[in-house]
Formats: sequence, structure tokens, C-alpha cells
Amino acid sequence: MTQMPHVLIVDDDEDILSLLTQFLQNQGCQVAVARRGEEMFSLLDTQAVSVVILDVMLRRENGFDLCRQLRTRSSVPVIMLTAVGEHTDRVVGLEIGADDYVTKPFNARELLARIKAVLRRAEIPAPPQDARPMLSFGCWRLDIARRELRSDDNTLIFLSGGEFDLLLAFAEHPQRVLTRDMLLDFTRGDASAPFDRSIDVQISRLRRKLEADPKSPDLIRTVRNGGYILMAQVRRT
Amino acid sequence: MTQMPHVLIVDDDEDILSLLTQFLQNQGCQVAVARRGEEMFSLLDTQAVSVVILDVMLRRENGFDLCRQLRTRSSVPVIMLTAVGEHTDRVVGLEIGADDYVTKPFNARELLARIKAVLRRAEIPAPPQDARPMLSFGCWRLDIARRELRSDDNTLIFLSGGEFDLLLAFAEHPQRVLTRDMLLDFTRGDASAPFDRSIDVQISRLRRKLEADPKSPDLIRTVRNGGYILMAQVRRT
DNA sequence: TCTCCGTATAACCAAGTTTTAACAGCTTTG
DNA sequence: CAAAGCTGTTAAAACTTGGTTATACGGAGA
Repeated sequence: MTQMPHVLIVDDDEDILSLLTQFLQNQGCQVAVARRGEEMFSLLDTQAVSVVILDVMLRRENGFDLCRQLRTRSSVPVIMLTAVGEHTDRVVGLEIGADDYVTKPFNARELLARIKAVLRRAEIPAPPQDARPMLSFGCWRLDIARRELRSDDNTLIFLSGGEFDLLLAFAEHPQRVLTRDMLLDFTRGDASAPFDRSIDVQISRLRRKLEADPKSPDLIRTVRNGGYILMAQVRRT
Repeated sequence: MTQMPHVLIVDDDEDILSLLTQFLQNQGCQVAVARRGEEMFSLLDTQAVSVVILDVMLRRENGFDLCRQLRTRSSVPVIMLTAVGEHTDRVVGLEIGADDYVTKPFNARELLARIKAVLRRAEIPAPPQDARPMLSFGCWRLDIARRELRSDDNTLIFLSGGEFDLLLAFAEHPQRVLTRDMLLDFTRGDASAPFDRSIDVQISRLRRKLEADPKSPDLIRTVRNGGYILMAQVRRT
């Protein structure tokens, strides 16, 4: 969840409302509340809601009916709140088009997990993380298709085209000394022949971006009179 | 559910296997079983599976790990079977990418309802008659039917036709680099071939309207020598 | 320790790419 | 038909990139 999810809670029990609101806000959600179905619908029309939490037992309305109505006009994910023991109701809830349900009394953390799960489902699948060829080494992951470098915590490290090519050359020939000539070959298949030292500069620029301490490089070591070598093991994924 | 759903049960408890197989077949499902993760993966590779039912406690493997592995290569819906009382496990299950879980001992009818619910979600959300298909990303909502863009606080942002089309192309292919060519294809299915740079201009016009700071765009980033990419996650609503 | 020589890096610059203002041709609208 | 608005084209400006240069740095061997 990169952005703030917007949760709409529909309940007429003030205790639950304030408890949930507080909790979800602390968890970084934007929260709206509705005490009746009507209010729910008007909020849905005017706000971007990413998930609805709907109590089955409202004093004057029936959560199932609301859910069914909602389904005729929107496909926003719905999580139902049900009381314990209403076993058949559970089933009905899911058959009616709810996306999930949580039984009261519920554990707030569990509810959060459900919300996350439901939101994840609603996301448009970013290109399948699947069969994307990746090279991992140290705490880095090189996504070849996307030409992206990400660190362990998934932050994107910005690399220019040439920097990426150079790093890729290393990742494809790990733990081998690569001469400047070889590196030029790898990064510029064609015969254009820039002055050697340009590699040094690119190396320096790379190190600045991925070495913990660029002054004493750990990942890409210099081999005097030889070239450079990527120290880490590389895994294909 | 128009055709027979194809359920893959992964468990090493013969009782559960035969019970479930029988029940689900009676209910009109096609059923396959796997007794180990390996078998599961090979079945997934060779058969069209619409939902996987995965036991958390296999004798020699860990269902959570299997689920996680599965998620790295497929988005087939997964329902986990967990024993009662493993509360934290529940939460972990959902966070791991499972779509739902059922606690043992479970009621076969309930499981069927879960399967149905999960399958319904997985269907390409054929927009119900009156539903307004929306794509939300960042603090924006794109109303496809009305061709409107609204911000979180519900203000309408006026977009011209071309601007809307371009933004829609991004919203439908989030987090992917789209070349100018692709963007031309998406926005003008037909073969008219305006000069590339026209995309740049449209991008610039879009950014002026939706980037907080158009000078350092956050939402639609430039990929030098590549094209453009929508950074935000997109949800259908 | 000192020198030599290879390497590191900052700074600069040229080439190439992207951004954007301005404009012109079209289409739409009243 | 005029006015308004949309969109592609153009061109100038801004920005990026990556090679070159110059200088600093540092290790090996004398």
C-alpha cells in the first residue's frame, strides 16, 4: 500500500466507530464514518473510498441489504462485521458479494490484515512480479526487464543507462576480474572506443550509489593493473 | 461462475482429501489433489486451476512458504486451511498473499461459499449495469464512464479528451515503462501517426494539471530513452 | 621514506533528450 | 459564422548523460 487507504466504516454503534476510527487512523488510513445506509451512499458518491467496513446489524437497517444494494452500483471492496455465532449469516454475507467478513468481537490487527488483503486484491496487477529475470547480489536486486536496481527494502535506486549497463556487465560475470576493455565490450557492443579512463569514472559513479562507503568499496573492488571485480555472489531469480 | 471451477487441494491428510474431493465434485467442481508442494507446482504448470486450497500444516512442508513461493509466480486465488486457535497464523496467512482462509474443523458449505467468493473476485470484474468503474491512484480517481478526474477532496479536474485518454493508458498499465509508441497505440488505436513529440507535449499538459510540482514529477516519471511510467499503484473500485 | 604510476574523483563540456511556450489548423459550439 | 478550445508541430530552452581532463590520492617497491 503505497498510498493512504481510504476506509469507510458503516455502523451505528458509537463505541465501535470511535475505536475503529482511532485505530485505523493510527495505522495510516484515512477514515470516514456513516451511521446509516443513506449516508454511506452519499459518501461513496463524493469520496474516493477504497474499502467499506459494514456492520451486519444496524439498528434500523440490514447490513446484508445494504451490501446487496451497494453491489448493484459499485464494486468497492466490502468487509462485513458480524456477531459471533451467526454462522449461516457468514455464508450469506459472502454469497451476497461481500469480500470478507470479520466476527465481533474482533482483533483490530486482524481487521487491518483483512483490509490489506482486500486492497491488495483490488489493485491492478502491476506487471507480474513473476518470471521477471532478476539478478540478486549483496543487498541488491537488478531487474533486467525494467532496468531497475532495488535494494533489499525495495527502494528504487536511480541509475542512468550507462550505469545500469556497467552494473549488469558485472552481475553477469561475477567474481571475475574484468578488464576495462572487457567492460567496454560488454557495455557498448559496438567498436566505439572511448578512452579507458571513462570506465573508471563510471565505476566511481556507480560506487557512489551502491557502496556503503564509496571510499573503501566492498562490492566492486579495484584490481590494480587488472580492472575491476564484483565480489558478491549473484543469484538468478 | 459460468463454467466448472477447477479446484486444486493441497494436503497430505487423506481424510481431508477424500472428503473434500467428494464434496466438491458433488457440487460441480473439477478437483485435483496434490500431496506435496512440488506436486502442486507441477499441476499448476500443466492445468488450468481456478483456486488452490492449501493446508498450512503439511507434514514435511510449511504451507505459508508454499503460498509465498506460489505468489512469486502466479496470482491464482489461494484459500488456506488452518487449525483452530492459530490466530497469528491467520493474520500471517492473509499478509502472505492468501486470499482467504478457513479454520479446521470447517463446515464444507462454508468452504464452498469461500471458494465461490474468491472465484467471483477473481473474475474480470464485469461492471454491473449501473456500476461506475473507477481507477484510483495517488490522490486521484478516474471515472471511466464519465471520463472525469477527481481529486481526493472531490474537486473535478478538467481534462481534455486526449489528456484523459493518455492518463487512462497509464492507469491501465501502472508501474510499467510505456514507450511513446505504446502510448500512441493506446490513445489512438488507429494508425494515425503523429510525430512522437506530441506525446511529450500531452504529458507536459497532464503534469501541469496533476503533479504537485510539475518540475519534479512524482506521478508520471520520465524514463530517459524509454518513455514514461506511472509510479502509483492503481486500484479498481 | 620517497618516487612512481595507476586509480579516484571533481569539474567541465559537448551531444543528445526532454520540456514547454507559442502557434496554427481543426473541430466543436452557440 | 465567430468564438473557443483541442491537439499536433516547431523551436528554443533546460536538463541529462557520459566522455575528457586535471588534480589528488595511495600503494608498491626502491
